[in-house]
Amino acid sequence: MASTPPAAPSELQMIQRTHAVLELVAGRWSVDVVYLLAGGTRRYSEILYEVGEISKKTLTQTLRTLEAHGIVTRHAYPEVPVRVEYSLSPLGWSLTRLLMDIFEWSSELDQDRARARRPGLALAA
Amino acid sequence: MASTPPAAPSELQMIQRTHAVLELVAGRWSVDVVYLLAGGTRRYSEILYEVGEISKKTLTQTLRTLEAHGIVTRHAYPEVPVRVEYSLSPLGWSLTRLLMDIFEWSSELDQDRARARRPGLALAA
DNA sequence: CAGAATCCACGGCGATACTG
DNA sequence: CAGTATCGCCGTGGATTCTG
Repeated sequence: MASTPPAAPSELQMIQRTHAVLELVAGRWSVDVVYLLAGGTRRYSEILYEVGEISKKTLTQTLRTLEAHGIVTRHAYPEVPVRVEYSLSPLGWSLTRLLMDIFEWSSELDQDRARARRPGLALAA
Repeated sequence: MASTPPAAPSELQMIQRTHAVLELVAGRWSVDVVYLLAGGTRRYSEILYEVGEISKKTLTQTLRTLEAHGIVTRHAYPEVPVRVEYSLSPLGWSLTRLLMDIFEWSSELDQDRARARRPGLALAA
């Protein structure tokens, strides 16, 4: 029914959408936060501490970005000292799988690096 | 034979290596260059023109980084006006597949965005 | 406790001019 | 042609201070 078949996206599209994902994930701390939340729901202060070096400002901003893109879910409890919990959304979990792919590919990067260090073994029969 | 079994890499390792890949690819122009070279070998000036907005300085730097990591191969021909060609290495081609994975995942991101725009249809039976 | 607001340092990238 | 060198802008992120 539709006109143009979805086959073969233009390179421009691929570049743009690839960038969209990378920008989402390339923030210095996005990956750390997602991996941490993959271990379960955390409070703001817990993330702040467990991630390590991150500043409050950047953590807040990172969380807001991830939330805006539907990666994490924010839940605020109106208690006396406020409590805010963050957890991965379904989309966040699917992102987790992508991160695994990226992690797995890193081994190819390492292999290549190792190969580069001893040129003699490159084509060993 | 080896001592520690490779199972279950530490989260720290995963974060570090994931970052290593992302830093490689997160440069504003890395993806564009790799996608372009996936279309075949190009000369420096061709890349400069075809990629679009990039400056010479940044292009050179991007190419050097990719070359240093074994993603692209540089070949200089000592002719009168110098000619330098860049192409994807085997590792570069394997990176291409990873970029495809990322691109494909972007559709999930879009679906989620669409879902977010009309909350009513979320759980439609 | 969970931010928001402000100030500042740093690095990435573009623009331009110059060179082998 | 394929860079290098220099300058300057701008965005990202840290440190600190303040608040509901």
